[in-house]
Amino acid sequence: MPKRVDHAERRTQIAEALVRVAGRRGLHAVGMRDVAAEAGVSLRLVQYYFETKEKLLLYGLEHLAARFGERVAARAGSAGAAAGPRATAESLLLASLPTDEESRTFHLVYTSYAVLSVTEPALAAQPFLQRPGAAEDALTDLLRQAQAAGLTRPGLDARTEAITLLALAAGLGTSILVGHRTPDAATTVLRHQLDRAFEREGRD
Amino acid sequence: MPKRVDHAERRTQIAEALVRVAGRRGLHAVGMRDVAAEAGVSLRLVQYYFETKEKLLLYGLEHLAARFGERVAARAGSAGAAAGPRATAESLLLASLPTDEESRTFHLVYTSYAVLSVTEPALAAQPFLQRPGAAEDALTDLLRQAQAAGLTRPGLDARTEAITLLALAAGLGTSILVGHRTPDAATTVLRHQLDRAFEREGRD
DNA sequence: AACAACGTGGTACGGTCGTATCACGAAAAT
DNA sequence: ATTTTCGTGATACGACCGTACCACGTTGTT
Repeated sequence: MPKRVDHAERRTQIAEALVRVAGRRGLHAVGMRDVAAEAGVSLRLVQYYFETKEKLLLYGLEHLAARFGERVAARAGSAGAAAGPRATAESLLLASLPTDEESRTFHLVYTSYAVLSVTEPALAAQPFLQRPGAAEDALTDLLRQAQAAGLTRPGLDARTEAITLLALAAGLGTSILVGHRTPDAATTVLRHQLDRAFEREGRD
Repeated sequence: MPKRVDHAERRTQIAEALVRVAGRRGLHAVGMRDVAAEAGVSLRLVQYYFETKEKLLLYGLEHLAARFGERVAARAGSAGAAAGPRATAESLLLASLPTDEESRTFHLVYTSYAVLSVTEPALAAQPFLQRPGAAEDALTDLLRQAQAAGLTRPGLDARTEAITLLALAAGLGTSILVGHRTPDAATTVLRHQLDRAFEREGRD
């Protein structure tokens, strides 16, 4: 058995096990023993690296948010600045929709955390839940660029439109999650709203 | 001690106790003993009227959805058909935002149920979560009426706009709930979207 | 008047959960 | 080479949870 283990790596391994089992059985149903089994380690190990369950949950959320942030940024970046602000905004918003299994898990677990944070002060204090303003700012900037280039509907308020698009994506995401709507239908609705923001005079 | 008690009334009393404590401490933290204490009855009584916890939760959701449906309908109705479709749509959507304590509790508990239903098949089978199509249909009708009266933006697709508005309201509602946004800010955004749907040609 | 069914309280049981304790082997330090 | 620290396992403990069981008074029925 190797000694002098990399703590950060182990914590990540365990946190990802937490996210997996939370995505499968729901965050409310995850116990320390489940996480240990999923990660392939003993219960004692989970206790060793995260002394308490609360700390495990906190770290799990932190890790989840970071991973998803990277994912969305990667997608938005791969569309590239070359493709124009409209394409960038679209891929940013679509990347946040629970279409594949990974983003579905993210949405479910993240929403679970959000709901938990309403009644659990320790979670509410975490910055990942209280400042999703990053996405809002990024999208607002994108819209302002498009506006300066004359690509947007006249009279558009960039910040309001950004808030609208993000809230819409969040609402649609939840709809998909609970099975009210298909990913395709949600995508269509989201594109429709984008079309309206980016339509130039005289079109339509 | 009175015998021959009204079962329906008792069940309602207990279900409302469930909703209250769920709104206060989170649905995940609700136990039978908590519900009993909140309702002012013994644990045995809760077991007597709802044999199992699952049945209690199911009934609680049913009751919650019914009460909120009445609330929204009452608000939309009080705006009256006289005030026009725009005002009716607005009060319908604003009534679903968690502004006061009652709707805040509703949103929190309802969202908790929604999240639970993703991983709990028994809850997902409930019709209150799987068909909120009623609101969508009602709003679509409203928009079609307005469309026929020439009150809406040209080229508007009533169903898509209804879906958009409802998803937007849901997303904004969650934002309010977790403290990202104030009710006022959310109301402004929602009104803005309504303005766009109802704007006539030549204005703007 | 006797009996059956309903409503209610108290309490106990089995299980699970988060956490704590004890023990031990392997690496690092001296 | 010895000692100390680190990583790991197994197991125990106390609390709580949902549920089941038992007993008793009250009300309606015959």
